[in-house]
Amino acid sequence: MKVLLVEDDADLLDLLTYALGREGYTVLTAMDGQQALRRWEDDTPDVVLLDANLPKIDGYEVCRRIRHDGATPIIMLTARDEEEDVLHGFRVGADDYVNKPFSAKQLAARIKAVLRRAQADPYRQPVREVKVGDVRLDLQSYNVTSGDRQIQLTPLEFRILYLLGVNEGRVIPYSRLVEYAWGYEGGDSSLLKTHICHIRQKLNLSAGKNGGIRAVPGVGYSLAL
Amino acid sequence: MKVLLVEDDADLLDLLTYALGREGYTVLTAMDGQQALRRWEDDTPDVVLLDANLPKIDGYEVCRRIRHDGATPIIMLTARDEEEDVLHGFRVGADDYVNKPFSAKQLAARIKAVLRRAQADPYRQPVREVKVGDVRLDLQSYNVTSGDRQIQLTPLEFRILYLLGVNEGRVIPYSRLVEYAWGYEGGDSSLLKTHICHIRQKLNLSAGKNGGIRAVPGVGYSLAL
DNA sequence: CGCTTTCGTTCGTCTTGCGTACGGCGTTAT
DNA sequence: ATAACGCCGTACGCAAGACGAACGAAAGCG
Repeated sequence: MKVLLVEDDADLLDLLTYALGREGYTVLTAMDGQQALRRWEDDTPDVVLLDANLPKIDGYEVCRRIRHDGATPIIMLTARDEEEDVLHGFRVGADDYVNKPFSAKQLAARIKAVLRRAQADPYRQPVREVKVGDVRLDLQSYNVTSGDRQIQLTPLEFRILYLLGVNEGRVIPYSRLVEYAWGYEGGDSSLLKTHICHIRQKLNLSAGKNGGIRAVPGVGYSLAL
Repeated sequence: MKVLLVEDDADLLDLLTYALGREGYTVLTAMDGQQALRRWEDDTPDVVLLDANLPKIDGYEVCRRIRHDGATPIIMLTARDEEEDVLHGFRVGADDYVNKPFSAKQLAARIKAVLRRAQADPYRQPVREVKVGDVRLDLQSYNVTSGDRQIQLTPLEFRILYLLGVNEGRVIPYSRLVEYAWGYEGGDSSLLKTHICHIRQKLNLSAGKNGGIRAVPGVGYSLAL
């Protein structure tokens, strides 16, 4: 299995190359967007790990171009300071994202998951909307509908609901929700519950009856419908 | 296979014409931007090789206009291999770039790669006009009409509205709008909102009622009618 | 049964960010 | 030369969202 790793930080590049090598992957590397595109074209990797901000051509643009020309699974590596959305990554066609800092083990798990999904669905296309029960999140237009009702969510609420939605039925730890919605600074689980409350109100998603947003004490939240 | 070669250096033009002829291509030539656009329109080449700095209309502008009106693959020939040039090229829609000096063999390889990609991608097709609701953007004449009313937009406003129009309903991030409208340098999201304001005024596109230009806080704008 | 913990909800304040207007600068055309 | 136009950049008003604390409710535990 060939992995194309694109990362401009030489230290991190070395570290990951080593770690992924130990996991049994053949690791190809690139340190900027141009190189990345060329290696992608020449070497046809099975999956691409893509740092978000790169010199010359940034990660999102690289992602867009790879998506334009092919369907290779892409995992974006997003830095802390750019809260400039993970959603953006999904919108340009990324298959998954990992927030820095991450462990090599986490990364390997994501790679495996993405490859499995790609395998299972060879004619797949990037996520454009998320449907859970009669709730629909449209990532293109940022519209949210519940049945036929149009709901107005704030960006923060949208991100929270999105993460719960794509992981329907699974419990998402507070830490991960906070990390995702706020992108590293700011955010706190006491704020989280406030916003969860708002989402429940707007979408009638109080837990219990036939699903909704369920709180798992001491752990996190999960969405089921 | 017809190749349109645009190059103001007569020696290089001759050399490449000869070399590409040997590779089996029919070579059309132009020595400045105006000629290039005319020949492109008249002779519908399969691929365009475009020198970056040309007299009258420079290569990037030519590229942008061809991109507006069609999807012919474009390879930029850049003299200085400064990153801005390459980046600028991609931003205005070039498919590939080759740094001078280059060998005819390299060039031929790139042409082949670009053509293959273009072939594989059925979604590429020329766009001659954009209609959103009763707003019509004519890319040939740069005319804009709202219903039967003729609207006068500045080039900058036109580009912004165009990008929103072809992505009707989708939210376009500030970064992408700025990138596209200004090309690369200059531009800034505070300027963007000024021009968005102008467009809204000229076309009565304040958001809310039945569409219009909607702001998605912290993300970008979307146009819907 | 009462205590503690954790989640749910409300509310007022503050900050962020969008909308719009206006003045100035550079360029082009007449 | 000068007028017109496109563009820049700032400032200010305003609305929406985020914050954070405070209080109420529910569930776990001794």
